[in-house]
Amino acid sequence: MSSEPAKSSSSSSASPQEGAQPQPVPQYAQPPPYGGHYPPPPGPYPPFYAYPVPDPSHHDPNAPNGAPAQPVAPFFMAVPPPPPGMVYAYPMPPTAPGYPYAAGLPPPQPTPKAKRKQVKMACTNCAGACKRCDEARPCDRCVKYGLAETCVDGVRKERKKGIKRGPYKRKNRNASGEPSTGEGDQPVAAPAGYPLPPEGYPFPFVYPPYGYMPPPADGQQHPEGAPNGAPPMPHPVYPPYPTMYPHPYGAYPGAPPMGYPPMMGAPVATSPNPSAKPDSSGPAPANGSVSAEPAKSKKRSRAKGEEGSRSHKKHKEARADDGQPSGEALPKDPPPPSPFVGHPEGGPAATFNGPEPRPLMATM
DNA sequence: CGACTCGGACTGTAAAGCGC
DNA sequence: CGCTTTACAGTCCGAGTCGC
Ligand SMILES: [Zn+2]
Ligand SMILES: [Zn+2]
Repeated sequence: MSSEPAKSSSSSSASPQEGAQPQPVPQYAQPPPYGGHYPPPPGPYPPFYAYPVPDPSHHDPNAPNGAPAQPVAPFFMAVPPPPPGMVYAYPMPPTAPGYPYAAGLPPPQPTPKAKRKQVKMACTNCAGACKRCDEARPCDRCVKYGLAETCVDGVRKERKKGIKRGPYKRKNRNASGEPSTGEGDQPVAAPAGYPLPPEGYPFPFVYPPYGYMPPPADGQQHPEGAPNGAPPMPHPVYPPYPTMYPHPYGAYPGAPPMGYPPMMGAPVATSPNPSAKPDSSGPAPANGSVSAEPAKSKKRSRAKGEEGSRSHKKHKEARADDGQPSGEALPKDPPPPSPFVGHPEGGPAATFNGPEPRPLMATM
């Protein structure tokens, strides 16, 4: 079929582009029983994270390889950076318009980020152009560019054997059970009733104040989670949970309502560059909605008119200088030095050098 | 604005290590 | 021997260029 590739659409905007690392997503400890305190944030965690507002009109960001668009996390939407001196509260008020939880709907899943799907073997044309291919043999792209005749599978090189490695470091000894008494940097469950924040949320946040309970949808006095015989919680006496708090921590907007203890703040480090990074390429108008990208400079030197054409040798190219590996045990990829570090070049992300882990349950 | 380039992030998975 | 950990080999995203 000569239908256009469903991916070429110029609507490649708003790509979640995690840009983050496979690091464990920092999460939060269980909330205290009915009306108690929230524990402080777990150990090393990126200095931001908060809840975004839901976006009902959100569709699958980037459907993996010809996979049929799937309804993934249609809730999240970028949140504008907090005004100077302010930080988002954690979590965002469930009363936010459209917030699924407020509506009594099950909280959205953390959406582990849709993995990019790859074809087993791309055709030579696509491989050479570093473009997406598909299973079909005159692949879609080749058909589109009239290369159907040359659309053939390449030859996969055989993996080399006999490569020695250093000793393995076991990481997943017991797969089950909790973080136990670790350093607290183990991800824990999010407060019950709240969905997990999406990965890579670029803004600072703070913990909710003492006694905060999401307002019951029906105006009852018994918020969810209240023990059976528990006395009615004067829930309504609490003012609406503010979306933001002034920075620095410890300060509440206006006078702290009754029972509000000193803020249990997170050692938030205001993000120097809150701009997430929607996408929006330069010359692409499209529906410009937002977008304001810090323009990442990813300078690339382009060799003009040179080189044969396709088939640009990639990394692996491997040194042609044969040189047999002397069969030595040399571990290859050196692990990153610290936990949360952005990329050296385009990392709008957080630069968390994991300075000091905090005790998980050290309530103020 | 589409076609091209191409650096490098990601993915897939075979092979090396290890515990039992 | 089966499961885990590594890291090779390949895919392809997306920024930067070019040319029409
Ligand atoms: Zn192809
Ligand atoms: Zn092809």
